[in-house]
Amino acid sequence: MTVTIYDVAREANVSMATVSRVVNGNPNVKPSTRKKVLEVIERLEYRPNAVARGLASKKTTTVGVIIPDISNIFYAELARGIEDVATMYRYNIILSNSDLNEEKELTLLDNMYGKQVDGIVMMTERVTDPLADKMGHSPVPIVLAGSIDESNHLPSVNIDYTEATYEAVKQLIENGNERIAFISGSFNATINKKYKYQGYVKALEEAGIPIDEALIFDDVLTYDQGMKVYNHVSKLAQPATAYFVGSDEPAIGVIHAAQDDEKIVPIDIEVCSFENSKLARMVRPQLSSVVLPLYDIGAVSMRLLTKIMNKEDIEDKQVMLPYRMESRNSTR
Amino acid sequence: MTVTIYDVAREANVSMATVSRVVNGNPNVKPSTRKKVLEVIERLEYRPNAVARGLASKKTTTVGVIIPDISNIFYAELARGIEDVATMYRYNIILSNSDLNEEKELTLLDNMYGKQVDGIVMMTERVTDPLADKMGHSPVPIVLAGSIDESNHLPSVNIDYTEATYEAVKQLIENGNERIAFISGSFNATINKKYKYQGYVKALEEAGIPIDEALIFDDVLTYDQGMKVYNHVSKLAQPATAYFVGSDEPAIGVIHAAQDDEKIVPIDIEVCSFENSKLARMVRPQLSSVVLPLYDIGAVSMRLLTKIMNKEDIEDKQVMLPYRMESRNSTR
DNA sequence: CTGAAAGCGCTAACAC
DNA sequence: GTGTTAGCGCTTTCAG
Repeated sequence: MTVTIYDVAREANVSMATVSRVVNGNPNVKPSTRKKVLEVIERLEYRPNAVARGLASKKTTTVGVIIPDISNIFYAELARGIEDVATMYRYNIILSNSDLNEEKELTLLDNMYGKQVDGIVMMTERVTDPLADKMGHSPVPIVLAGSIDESNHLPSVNIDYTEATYEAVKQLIENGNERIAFISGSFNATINKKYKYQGYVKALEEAGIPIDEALIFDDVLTYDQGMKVYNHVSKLAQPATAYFVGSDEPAIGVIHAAQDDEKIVPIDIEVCSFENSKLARMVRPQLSSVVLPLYDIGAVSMRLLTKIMNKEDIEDKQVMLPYRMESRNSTR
Repeated sequence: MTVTIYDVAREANVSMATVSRVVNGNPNVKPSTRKKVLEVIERLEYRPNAVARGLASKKTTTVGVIIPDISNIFYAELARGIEDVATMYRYNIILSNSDLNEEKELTLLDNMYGKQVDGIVMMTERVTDPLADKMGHSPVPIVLAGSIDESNHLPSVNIDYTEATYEAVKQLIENGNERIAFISGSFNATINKKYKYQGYVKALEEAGIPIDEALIFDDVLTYDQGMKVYNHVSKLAQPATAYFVGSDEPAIGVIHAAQDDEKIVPIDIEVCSFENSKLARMVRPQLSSVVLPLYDIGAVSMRLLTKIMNKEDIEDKQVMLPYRMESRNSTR
């Protein structure tokens, strides 16, 4: 039925080995026989079977990608970065959603191992012990994208979340705010709980502003949740005048809730986000945000993975990408 | 190094065949030997090699997914639908972005064939002849998701784009609008050029409103492009009073441009979109939109594919999903 | 219920 | 430059 390397060999009066050589671009083939083989390949429409190749060579030229949820722009942007450089290096991507569920992450890793991927790029909120253990015993290299492994054993690509947050909050303080709410994603996430939060605390302490637990919220991920938090905070005896929000969607929720509350952003209320997806430009006023370069984090992670799979020497396996602040009109 | 089925067989004092049987849940194994084998598998941490399995069985339990661009929420939503039911049926997904480039689509198909995927779900703007040809000669089943194959040879999952557009435009007409702009994505896309446009024409003709080319725009995909189109149309001698926009992003651009123009939406200007992503609720006023059930289209496509791969009888290979209108505050 | 053996289609020494 | 020959790790008849 399907034409195999053997069929090509027979038709071209050469051995399988020679066909294999021309298919794989091995230079040790006389131009004339290469030509002959190529012709037969064309005529028979021969297409190498990647599975057989994978079994024989122990390389599948596919890498696994485990992310929380592809339908979230946040992660989709990362995925695109990964995919683009994967394509560049001729790798295919097996994509799986973990929904931030540790059980699922563990299963997916096993699944990827079973599929004999050549490497894995993973994004997760927290590298728990079971995860660290399974990844530590991985048969293939793994790179963490935008994720922190506190033991620092795994290669990873991140930005300095603490500094970025510190700078953003400091700016809010310099603008005259003393009541600054910290609206975060899940505190189960290492990045939120230990890094961004620390930056927030550092900025406030430096300015001599006391930390008020009443202004700190975690698990705020959606537009609606952002609105809800604003509506709660605005009714406090001492409401916040500025909001540092962990991502764009809830930040927009905060802005709209503030506007519904007859407040003018950024005059009465300032809002700063931490993401800068294309949503940031699609609100009025446009959203000021720390730029989290998701696409780049994905791309660099994949690039790092190719190097490791290729057994190249890596100077530093914990890559820190630069970040910047995009000041638009939701802050003064 | 890695433990194989052979190692397990030896340790358990059975044959490879028996191990294979227990791994694959074949009932023809005595409970006691099954138990014994399972223990060894556990002890040795045996993990079946999917590549070897794929070569021997000619089934890889992975399906290819070709979509235009995963970083676009529109397609990401679709991808999630596909992935969810793929997972449900134990398939993995190889995900590739085509960027709507025919050349790339052709290459990706070949690539997928080579990887021996068991099936393919594809979304594309237009099934060109070369594409139809290559898909027609596919070694594995293919399902088109949210894409039209005009020859109707390929299984596909869609909604009735023409009727949906017709109804939406008709509503705009009933609201008293006579100057209704048709802001579309690329006219290279069959769905836009032949289906949605036809619905627009039908609604206008039925109402005796002449078609005005000056109100028809294609290739409008982004927020900025939406703004630009509004700014152009609003300066016409007879500007539009209503906009039917092909997707959410440019629809929001139109709304914001209208607001910058001191117009009140939906009093002075009505805007209706065709997508209903979560963006629709994140603008003020919230966006009225035809609901394009991307997630469902993805899920149903994948489900259909599993049936075909499974050689089940399919009543109808051209599935039409229901749609509905979500009336919010950008229309009256 | 279990085992033996023949591949699946290809790569990778190793000879010549 | 080219051919021969083992496998890669598993499934799948076919016997028994």
